[in-house]
Amino acid sequence: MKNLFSNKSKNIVLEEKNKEELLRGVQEFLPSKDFLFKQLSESKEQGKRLRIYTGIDPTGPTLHLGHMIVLKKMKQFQELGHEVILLMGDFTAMIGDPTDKMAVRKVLTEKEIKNNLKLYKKQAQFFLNFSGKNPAKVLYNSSWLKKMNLKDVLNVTSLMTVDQMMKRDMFSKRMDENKPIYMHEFMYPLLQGYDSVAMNIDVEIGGNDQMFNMMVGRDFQKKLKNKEKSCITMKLLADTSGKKMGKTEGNMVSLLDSNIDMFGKIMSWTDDMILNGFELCTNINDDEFESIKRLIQSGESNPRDLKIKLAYEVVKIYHGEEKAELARQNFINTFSKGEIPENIQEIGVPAGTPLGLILQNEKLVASAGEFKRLVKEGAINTTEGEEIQDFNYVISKPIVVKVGKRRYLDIKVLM
RNA sequence: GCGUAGGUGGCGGAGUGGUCAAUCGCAACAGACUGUAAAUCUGUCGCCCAAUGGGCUUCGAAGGUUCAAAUCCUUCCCUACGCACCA
Repeated sequence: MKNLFSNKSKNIVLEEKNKEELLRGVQEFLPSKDFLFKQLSESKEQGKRLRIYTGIDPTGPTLHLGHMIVLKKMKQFQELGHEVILLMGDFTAMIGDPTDKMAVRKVLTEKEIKNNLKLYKKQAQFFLNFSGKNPAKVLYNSSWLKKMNLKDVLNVTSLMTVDQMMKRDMFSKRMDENKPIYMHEFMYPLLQGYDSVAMNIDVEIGGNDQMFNMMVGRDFQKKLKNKEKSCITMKLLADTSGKKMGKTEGNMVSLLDSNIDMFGKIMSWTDDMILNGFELCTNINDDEFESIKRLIQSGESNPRDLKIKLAYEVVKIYHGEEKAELARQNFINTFSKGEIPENIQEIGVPAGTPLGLILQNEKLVASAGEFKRLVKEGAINTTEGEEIQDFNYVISKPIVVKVGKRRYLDIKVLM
């Protein structure tokens, strides 16, 4: 490991302005903000880059806005001339991080993991530069974790006590609820901690939910390398009730979402996430941020308009201004003015096909019962403004049906 | 191995022989309203039937008792906790 990288650099930057930028979106600096600044200024004086990393477990094919918050912070360090490493947790993904999981996580196969990894670098490129003078590196933690033998493993486990492990919220909660905790789940924080040692890390960045795991790495660095590691935890995207946004919440924006989807998902965030969203997910500058903050706090502005701006700013990062503008127009037309969205699903059917059957086949409704319920509720309309009131409505002419507010189907009649 | 408490719909969690397709909360969906797909209010929320009713399939699995079972019995599987065992 040791000679893999050269850490000498004459291009390390550190201005007061940079320090301010580094504070944005951060939940906590460990051990402290001042310690990080000390690391940074020493690094500049000595012309020796800091080694900074964040880890991503390839558990799904896409990265989401939560990852993106961390990657944005990484980008700042890259721009300051430091060495940034994107660590693919291909090995740890096979165990599953118990963080926030009330149940044991499904263990992924190597094949699934490889598949997920493929897409990650592409998505990370929205922020990190993988070429040029100071390219970001991609490492895989399997490259050292795989090689550990039992003795190495025992050495690692001897660095921590069961009590320390049990302090962890998720574990104690699981105990309280009489849910099982498996031994391998205990290993996860240890292995993540060992990653810091294997790469000889100076700074680790992660979401605030990663605090525990990151602290283990800090502890290990101190014990094994006698080195102080900084941890930076980023604020999580959450509403004021503290509910973290995630896949289960259904509104987690994936970086691979289309401009339309991304825009729509952001619009469905609750109002109290707006400020959070601007701070964490957009590239607007501090002045603009402050003025938005004032607007929200004074209550003078219409949250819808602010949310539209937020959605626009976010989509712009991934799809460019033009597509962001298109998404905005689409949203306004569809939802504010009630027009039909572009690109709706089309299907051709023979004349005389019952509408209920078509909607069921196309998965716009879950069952015949649901179809009837929706008809009763007046939720099924044609775009001509005609309300479907008959369960047995059959297709006789081409129509565009609207189920509820968001589901559309363009039905053509086959001759 | 012994003992105790459990395994219920997407999740949490009631129910312990008929009034149970199963209280309630969350999530989801629809309607109203609005500022949007926010918030709020109302309704829906196993599958099927032209239906203020009827049929079918569900309560870890398989059998059984009963006119009747998520509820009782038997066996099995799974989880937690306690005890024992420690080769």
